[in-house]
Formats: sequence, structure tokens, C-alpha cells
Amino acid sequence: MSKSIKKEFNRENLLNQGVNLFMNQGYHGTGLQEILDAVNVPKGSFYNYFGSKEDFGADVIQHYTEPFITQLTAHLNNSGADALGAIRCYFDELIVELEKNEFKGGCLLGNFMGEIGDTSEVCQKSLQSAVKRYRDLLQLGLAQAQQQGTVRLDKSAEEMADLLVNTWQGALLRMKIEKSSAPIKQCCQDLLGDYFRS
Amino acid sequence: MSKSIKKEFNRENLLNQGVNLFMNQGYHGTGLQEILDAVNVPKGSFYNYFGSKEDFGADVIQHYTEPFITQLTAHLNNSGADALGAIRCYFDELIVELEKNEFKGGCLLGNFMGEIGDTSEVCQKSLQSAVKRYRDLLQLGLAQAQQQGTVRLDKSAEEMADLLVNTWQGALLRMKIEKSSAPIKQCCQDLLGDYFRS
DNA sequence: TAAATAAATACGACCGGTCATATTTTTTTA
DNA sequence: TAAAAAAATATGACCGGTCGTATTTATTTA
Repeated sequence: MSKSIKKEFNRENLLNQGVNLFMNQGYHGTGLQEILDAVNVPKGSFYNYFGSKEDFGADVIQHYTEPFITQLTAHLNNSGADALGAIRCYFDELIVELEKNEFKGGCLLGNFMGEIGDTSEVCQKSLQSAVKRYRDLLQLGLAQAQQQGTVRLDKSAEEMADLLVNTWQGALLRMKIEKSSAPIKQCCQDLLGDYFRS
Repeated sequence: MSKSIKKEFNRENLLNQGVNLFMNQGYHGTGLQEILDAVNVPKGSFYNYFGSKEDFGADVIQHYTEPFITQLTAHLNNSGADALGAIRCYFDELIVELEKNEFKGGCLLGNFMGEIGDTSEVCQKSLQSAVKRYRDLLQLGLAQAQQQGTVRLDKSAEEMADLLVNTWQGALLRMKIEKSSAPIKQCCQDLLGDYFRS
């Protein structure tokens, strides 16, 4: 009993540190040892929790995504009659967080798509499902906004959600090398503040 | 004389293979040995050509970018009175090429921005300059299209060029995990075929 | 005590980078 | 111009360290 609690505790810690280190140093740039040291788990124990580094990576992807889904869902639920405002508000929060981090890291999903999105089948599957969940939620919000009359009807919510996700990811890459939040702010303004408006 | 020719030959080969391997396996996922084997250059010789792996990476970035600048410039020069058409035509060619590669690799600039864009100062500088060159060229084309009346005037060419670059990069990431050209086609249609039009 | 889980250790392969030495190429000198 | 000296380039063995993983040992749990 106390053991399985510890096991879950270690697993959770490993996933949290995996998110941090993978996001800032990339998949191949981060060694297992580094993650294990950060959470004081012996090297030999790792394979009791995860099948391989690759499997671990796939789990980290899902673990990373969860809070974003939760956060966006909360905004949409509390938005009342302004789903578009909720989406803008959600992204504004992300921007604040990214500025806090001085534009380092960006988004684990984007970084992993670029680095291992086409070489690790396991992680590719995980990325597909994570991005789809996220995209679907944005699509839901945009569809609500369409019903509320704030977003144009002549483009599908799905198409706009995809465009938003993709432009956001590209803007995050620019942010990282320009060390500026201008690209991600521009992304929100261009799409949510202009192109999507009815 | 014949020696310095060989030197340039080796350098060029190393850069070419560097582009290939870095693009498909990432920076940390590619060892120097792998590149050296591919071009039959001994390990010890590498450091006669480049100061370090990091410096090499920065040079690879520039080497990768050159052909894209050339290709886009050519399209713009031959476009006559339809700069927007030239840009679309250019991206269509890129799409064909990406489909040929079965959506593997994507864009080295995007991949590197995500993986090492905020950890390697040398490569960050190189990425900044490469992306700026590319963005500026697109901006020039869009400004021409504005003068020709095919592109809206109420947004600056610079802003649109940035949006195009960013959305394209994000769409490439999606392409990699979806193994489909739909995202990049959608990018062109949404921006060049709709949002930018006057 | 038997089975299951955790931890320690061991493993070979590979990492980026260095170095002394060998070979050219270039420059200087006669 | 020919010989000698100096500088530049080429090379592969080798460095310490780290990689991801397998195997072995110790510890819990049932």
C-alpha cells in the first residue's frame, strides 16, 4: 500500500520533471540520468515505471497536455455568452506565463513535433492524440462563438481551430529565437481579433 | 591548390549531409560520426573545417536557407504583374517537394528553432538571420502584390509576411505528425487565397 | 516462504572533442 | 630558380563522460 503510493508519487515526479527538462532541452538533449537525479529516483528504478525512454516521452506528452485542456475548458465554461472572449482570455494567460519564463521552452508539443514527430512512432501517436484533443476543444469554443454571433460562419470551426493551433505553434518558435512575445501577441490579434471575427 | 579545392569540396559535402541528417534526426539526435561517415571525412579533419558541432550547426542553417531564397527570388523576378501568384506558385513547389519526401523532415529552421532555438546562442543568431532574410523576401513580394492590387492594403506587408512564415512553420509541424499535406495546403489557402486578398 | 517490486550495479556503444604526428602547401632565402 | 624553412592542413587513435538498457541483488508484500 505505502509502496504503491510511493510508486505513483515517483511516477508523477518523473513525469513533471520530464516535462520541464524535455521542454527546455529537447528529447535527445535530455538524458534519463538528468531526470532521475532531479527527482531522486535511482537509475535502475526507471524501468519499473516506464518501458523505455520513448514510452516515457509519450506519457510525458499526455501529462503535459492535461493542464492546458483543463484551463481552456474552465475558461469556456465560465465564459457565459462570450466564447471568443474566453479563448482570447485563455491565450492571454498563456502569454503571461511565457513572458514569465522569458520565452524559453515554448510548447512541448511543438518542440516534440519538430524533433521526433516523424521518427518515433510511439511519440507520434501520442502527439496526434494530444493535438487532436486540444484542437477539438478549441473547435468547440469557436463553434460556440459562431452561435453567439462573434465569429464568422463562412469558415468551419474546425478549419479555424486548426489554423489557430498551427499559427500559435509557429509563433512560439519565432518567440523562442526573437526572445519576444510580439509573435504570439500578433498571432492572437490577427486571428482572434480580426480574421475569425464576423 | 588542389588541396584547398579538396577542402572546399569536403566542407560543402559536410554541410549538405549536415542539412539532411539534422533535418531528419534533429541536432542532438545526429552524431558527428554519422555525418563524417556519410561523406568519408575522418573525425580529426572535422575540426579543421568547423570550430565545433555548434558552429557547424550555425553554418548548416545558412547553407540550408540559401536555395529557398534563390528559388523564391526567381519566382518573384519572373512573376510579371502577379507577385501573389508567384508566392503561391513557390509554396506549391514546396508542397510537391514535401509530398515527395513523404512529409518527413519538414523545415530545418522550424525544427531547430524548437529544439535549440533558445539553448544555443550561436545557432539562435544564425536562425534569426536566416528567418529574417526569408521573411524580408516574402515581405517584398507581398508589398509588390499590394501595389498590384491583389493583396489588401490595410495590413502591412511585414505583418502578413510574419504571419505567413509562422503559420507555415506550424503547419509543417502538423504535417509531420499527421503524415498529410492537408495542413500546409490549408495554410496557403487560408492566408494567400483568402485572408491576404484585397 | 514465494512472488513481486525496487534498487544497485554492470554493460557496451557512442558522444563531442583533443592531440601528436604526418603530410602538404606556401613562403623565404640564396 | 632551387633549396630550405615555415605555415597550414590531414589524420586516426584516444580522452573522459554519458547514453539507454539488461542483469543481478535486495527489499517488500502476500
